[in-house]
Amino acid sequence: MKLSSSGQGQQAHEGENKCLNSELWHACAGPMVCLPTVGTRVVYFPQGHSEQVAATTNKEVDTHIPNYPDLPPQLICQLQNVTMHADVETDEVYAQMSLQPLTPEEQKDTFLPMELGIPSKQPTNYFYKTLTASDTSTHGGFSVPRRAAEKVFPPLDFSQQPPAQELIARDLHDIEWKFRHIFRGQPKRHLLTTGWSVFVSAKRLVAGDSFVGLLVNFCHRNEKNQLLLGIRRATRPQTVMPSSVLSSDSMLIGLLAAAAHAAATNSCFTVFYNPRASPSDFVIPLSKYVKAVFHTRVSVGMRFRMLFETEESSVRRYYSS
Amino acid sequence: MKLSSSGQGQQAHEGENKCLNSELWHACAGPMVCLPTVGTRVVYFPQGHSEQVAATTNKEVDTHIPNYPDLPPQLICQLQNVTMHADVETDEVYAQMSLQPLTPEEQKDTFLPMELGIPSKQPTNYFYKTLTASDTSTHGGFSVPRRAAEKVFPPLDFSQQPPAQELIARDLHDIEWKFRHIFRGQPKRHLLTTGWSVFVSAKRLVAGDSFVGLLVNFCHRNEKNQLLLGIRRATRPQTVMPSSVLSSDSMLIGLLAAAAHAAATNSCFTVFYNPRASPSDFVIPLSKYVKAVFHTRVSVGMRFRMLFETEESSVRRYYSS
DNA sequence: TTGTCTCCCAGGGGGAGACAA
DNA sequence: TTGTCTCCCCCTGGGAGACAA
Repeated sequence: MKLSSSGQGQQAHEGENKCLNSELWHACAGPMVCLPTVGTRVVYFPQGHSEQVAATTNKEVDTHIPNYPDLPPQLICQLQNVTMHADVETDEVYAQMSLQPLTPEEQKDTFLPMELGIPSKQPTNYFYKTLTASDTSTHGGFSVPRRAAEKVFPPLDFSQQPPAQELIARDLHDIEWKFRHIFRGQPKRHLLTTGWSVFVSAKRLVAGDSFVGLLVNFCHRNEKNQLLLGIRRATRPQTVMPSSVLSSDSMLIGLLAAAAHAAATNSCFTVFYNPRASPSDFVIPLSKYVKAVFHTRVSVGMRFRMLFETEESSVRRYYSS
Repeated sequence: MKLSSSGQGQQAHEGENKCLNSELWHACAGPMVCLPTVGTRVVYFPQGHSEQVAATTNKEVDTHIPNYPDLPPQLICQLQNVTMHADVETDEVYAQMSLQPLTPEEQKDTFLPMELGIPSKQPTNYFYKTLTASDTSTHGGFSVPRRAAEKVFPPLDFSQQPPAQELIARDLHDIEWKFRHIFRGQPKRHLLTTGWSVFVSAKRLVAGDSFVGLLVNFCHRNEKNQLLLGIRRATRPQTVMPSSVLSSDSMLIGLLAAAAHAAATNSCFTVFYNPRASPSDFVIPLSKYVKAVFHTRVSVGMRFRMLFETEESSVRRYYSS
């Protein structure tokens, strides 16, 4: 069937191991999102995580959830691994993080220099455009903003009349899409024609969703420039759907129990972070957390003592700011 | 967009409370599936439940899961509620069950007569047909097996030439679909033409999936007969997709922790049963379980004593048979 | 009885510039 | 600069019987 076949080109060797392009992930996640660096220490907030899961399952966090006395309101972990993914159905980006709870002794270690903030690599040559009614209509293609086309697309040969080329772009699942890029009309403008409507219906895009285009350099390969594409869905009022696998209560319990079990046994646990689903982060770099708690710069040595002296106070709601 | 609009008729007042037609649910679930009766006592098998969730999340049950010493391998519960549902995306049927763990005293109560087996109501006037390549091709409609059309569809007026009518059917989400039903061709046969291709693309049906048609009588309403329709998807090798909400480990932990917590606090918990996803049931009528354990009929009074004397033996694997 | 093919033809929609915001 | 409209025409795909499994 047309819609279940994905893309027109060769299928990507899809594997969950395959980590998608970091710049593309950030371009789709939005400029406000940054992920903690692998190897650094982070603070994990079970309640913030609960709120994301509750928001995703359209469920209020209620009182049916048992208390986990072993589970503190924030858990200091080492970030063992971060992988970037995109939902198979919706292309929405999310991150999978492996968190290793730290023993009190490990927590007392001084900061590594790298923990003081290497921001995630933000994309440079990219654009996004919110799709108009004309972009998603059955008549005609996608109107590319002029600056975007000039910055991100390969340059057209203006000696041709009209100037046109075939664009090949790969999406978040590494599937190839082809578009005819033409510069025509009166006045002249950049358009994507052939291939665009297939993309719109395959991705089920509607006016209000956004198209993300990104130019990346793979210097280590022979292929120099590569065009990537992604989407940002409009925040629709009712995107959430019932799970049909596990009750939302069990999910919320599972989240807490998994963290509590990992903390008790000093073993790794895994969380999914969906930057566009939840209003608040729940995995924060420890350095950022410490700064936020004290609102001031203090010497490295004293941070931890003060942190633990104050952790019973109001800092618990940090993630919700 | 065409594919996100569902059906052509009025949207149903969709609510999760709304329980779909029991006969339609069973027609889609298949003849082997029957659900325990509300109010009766059932046996819940955490391990069988784990296997379903693991199968759904494409995850093997491994050793990362902590033991729950409070949680027995089977839990005797009263079935507080059963509601039948269909997945919003795929139309696959599943059941939501509320289970109330029973105290040892409650377990000792004698059987109620109704517990000795009222089977779920199986559909009578229904048919299903596995879709052929022609059924799902872009050229032409759906070839209705003759007996099916005669049994389930309203009779055609054969004085017309050709005999034809408009069929109105409601799907698992109570959304209305319209089809032109015509009897034509040489030799004559029943066909669904106009409306069929919209249905195929909206439900994303492919050859190998099955169409389910059902005629029901609503005697309590004025409308006498109603046509319902459903889908059985072909079991595809790779239907499962990563969750992006909660790690499969956390889900498996959550399932066990929720059951253990419910058993400890004597409170209700909720499970989803997907009859087509898992190879084994994990909520069994207590009467059926007792019969299976003893392979023989014994008097009502002695059942429970013997049950508890033997429960440490091999009955644990009952659900996987 | 029904799955597949081919043929026919109408309508949907892609691709173009016009025009205005 | 770019969103929407309309127009034109091609080609996809609904709908029919033929034919054979």
